[in-house]
Amino acid sequence: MPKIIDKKKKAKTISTAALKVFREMGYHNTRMTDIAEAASIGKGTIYEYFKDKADILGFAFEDYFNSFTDGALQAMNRTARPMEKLILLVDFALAHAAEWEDHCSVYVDYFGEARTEQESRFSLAGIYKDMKDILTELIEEGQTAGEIDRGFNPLVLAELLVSMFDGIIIHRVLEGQGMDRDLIRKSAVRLIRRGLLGGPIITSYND
Amino acid sequence: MPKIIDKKKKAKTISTAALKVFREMGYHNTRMTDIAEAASIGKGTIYEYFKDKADILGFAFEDYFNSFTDGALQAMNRTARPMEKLILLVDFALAHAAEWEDHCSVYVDYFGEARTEQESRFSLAGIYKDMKDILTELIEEGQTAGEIDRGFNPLVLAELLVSMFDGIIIHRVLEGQGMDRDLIRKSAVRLIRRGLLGGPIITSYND
Amino acid sequence: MPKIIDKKKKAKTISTAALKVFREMGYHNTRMTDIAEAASIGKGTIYEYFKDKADILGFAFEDYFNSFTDGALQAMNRTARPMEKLILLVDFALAHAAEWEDHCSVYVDYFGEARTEQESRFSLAGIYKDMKDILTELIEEGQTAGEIDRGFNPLVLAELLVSMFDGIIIHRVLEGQGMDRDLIRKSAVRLIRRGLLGGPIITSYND
Amino acid sequence: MPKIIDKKKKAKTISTAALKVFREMGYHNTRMTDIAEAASIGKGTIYEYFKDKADILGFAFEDYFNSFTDGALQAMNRTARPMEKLILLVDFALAHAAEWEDHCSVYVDYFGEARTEQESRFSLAGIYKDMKDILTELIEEGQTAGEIDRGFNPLVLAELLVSMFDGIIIHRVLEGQGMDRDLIRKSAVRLIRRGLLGGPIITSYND
DNA sequence: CATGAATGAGGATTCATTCAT
DNA sequence: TATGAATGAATCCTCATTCAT
Repeated sequence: MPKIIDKKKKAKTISTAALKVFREMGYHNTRMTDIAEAASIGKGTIYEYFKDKADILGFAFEDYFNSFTDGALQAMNRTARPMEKLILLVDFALAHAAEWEDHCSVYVDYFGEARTEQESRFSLAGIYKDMKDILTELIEEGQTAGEIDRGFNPLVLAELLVSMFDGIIIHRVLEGQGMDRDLIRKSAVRLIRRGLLGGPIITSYND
Repeated sequence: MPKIIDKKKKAKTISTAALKVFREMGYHNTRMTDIAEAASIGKGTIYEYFKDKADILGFAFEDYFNSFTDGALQAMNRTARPMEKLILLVDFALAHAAEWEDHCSVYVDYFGEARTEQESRFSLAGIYKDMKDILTELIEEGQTAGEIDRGFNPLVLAELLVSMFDGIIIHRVLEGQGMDRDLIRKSAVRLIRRGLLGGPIITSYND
Repeated sequence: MPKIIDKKKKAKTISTAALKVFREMGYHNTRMTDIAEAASIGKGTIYEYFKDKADILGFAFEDYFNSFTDGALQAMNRTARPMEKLILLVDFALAHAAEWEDHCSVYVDYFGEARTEQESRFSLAGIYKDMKDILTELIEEGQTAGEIDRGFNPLVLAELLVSMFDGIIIHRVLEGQGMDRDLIRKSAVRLIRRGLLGGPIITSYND
Repeated sequence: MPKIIDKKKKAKTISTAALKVFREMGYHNTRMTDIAEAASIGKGTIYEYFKDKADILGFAFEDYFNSFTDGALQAMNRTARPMEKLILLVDFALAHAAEWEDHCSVYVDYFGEARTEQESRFSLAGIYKDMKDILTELIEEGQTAGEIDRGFNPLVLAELLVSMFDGIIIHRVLEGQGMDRDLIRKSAVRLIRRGLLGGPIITSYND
């Protein structure tokens, strides 16, 4: 059984090294040789642990998504009030993105592959489905509890929040370096917290 | 007397055809032959109008960004009140995305190239700079006018809004098909409108 | 009939322009477009006057070889003494090379094609045959007249002289620019004149 | 434990096979596939050993020039008398050309590339510089020793001899097949030996 | 297990040549 | 006659993947 553990461990070492290269050169510009070099192994060895190049990318993001899901659930357990759960979720999501910088930088590439690949290797649809299900339920609870404006369609709002979150992640890649990560987080929380509260919207336009 | 050809026009025809293929197969999986076939021209003809594959992508997005910038400025001219300008902007941005579906579907690929390519062909940085400058100014005006909560850092909020917008665009590619575009738009506007208004935020957590 | 004269004239204009480009970029690196540009005509027009690219090269050298043959015969007519004929020939050959610099610079390319092409377009063999026939006869006369050492095999010496001449031409391309053309000519004549004179060769080696 | 390969050796095998093809079809008409077939390897394997097609040509001639330089120096060591050194040099040069027939046949192509290529891969200039330096010194010694006519400019004569030698090499490609190589060599040596000796040149022309 | 030499399918790109205008 | 837009055959080169060692 230790063999299997070792296998997993080495696979992770490789995919971590690969991710670093992906980040620097982009997934499509990275050659298997680059990955082998970065991982200080032979080119052929990669194929002992991965089916192909896409497999490495997929494997690398398994951890990312697992850690995200786990952390999200944990964060939500810290309070019983739906609105606060939501805020903690956002809070966690952004902290998580900061922790997994390499992955976030490659997120566009992963996204692109998810859109393109036939095989079910890239499972974004499923993951977002889960996230949105949780959010939808949370929002409905929040609306029942009177903490969230009933004017929002829970499904739509969930989609919006997920999109927003992904937008933030992807944007940090381009230029986020110069901006304090914490400021973004605070602004997002403030926007969401206040935006979701009930009360009339005074406006001369029809939305 | 040789055939006289509107070079600009034909280039656009080609890039439009190309974009359709990019959308279906992804930029990296598209072969020059696919583009030629889609445009009903010979493979070599492409190179009469474009330097290489990346050039087609770049050219296609020039129009996209120009039309966006033009439309955004127009939208803002429809009112004098900063807050409403902002709302009209969001409104327009999402309508624009609906109109330019092919481009939005390929946006991840463009994003990926922008991150990777050395040459200045992909100019996202500059475009976002402009967008954020406009937003920042708008937010500051809104704050002066008392329409936007002074608790927000204008720069950070601008970054947040741009990210949010891009997130929505990119997400529509994956699954937005099943969701009413207008609903997303309304939710976003509602969230922003209410979220930016002043007044105390009541919370038991520190953000 | 003036049409035909014009045709020839324009063909020459084109091939002259082409040769200039060949000289700068090498025959194989030159594109038909380059030639068209250099001749200030359309790409398609070239094919009104030439079958293909190789045809231009061939045509350009027709003149070169004709002018050489004509000049050589003329030079030889200036004296009756075989040895002096030979010297005048060498003299003329090098002067001719100076006059036809563009052609000489492209001579290696022509040589290469002559070696390679199946079609009889490149006729070096025939031209050298003529030159060597003339030289052989001349040498034999010289030997009969006692002006040239009888130790030389006339055919072999002819071959040697032709080779020598071509070697000088080709070498000017690489670095002859820095060396006085006239000095080379004088040295060659001196070497040949003295080298061909009879008398014993004193040596301790067997050649 | 992977296969261990003598990279240098295999590179030589490939370039030798390539040279044979170059000789038959000409450098420019040879496709990478032809080389691969001739070497009985896959097309891609070539690129494990060479940067590109030109690199193969360059590599092949390294050996050629090295062997020439080595042999030339050795030949000169066989005697102390400058004039005899010169003769031995000519002698060796022509014997060397006979030994390296494949290279000589491709020499025009190499020459053409040397004239054209930007990169310093083709170094004819440097090689000729060395050869001419040696010859120049030798000629000067010969003149001091009274073995070579002081009427010759050493630099110019060196250039002339090198040109002559290259002319002979290149010409063998076209038609030398039919002529006894040894006869050419003897004629050349006779011409040079006698041509360089001092004494008045009797002539009615001014050279 | 590990390796990297070998491979060839695959794709981008070039450019001589054609031909409609 | 002159042109240059259109073409696709031709070819170089890349690189994921295999497999003998």
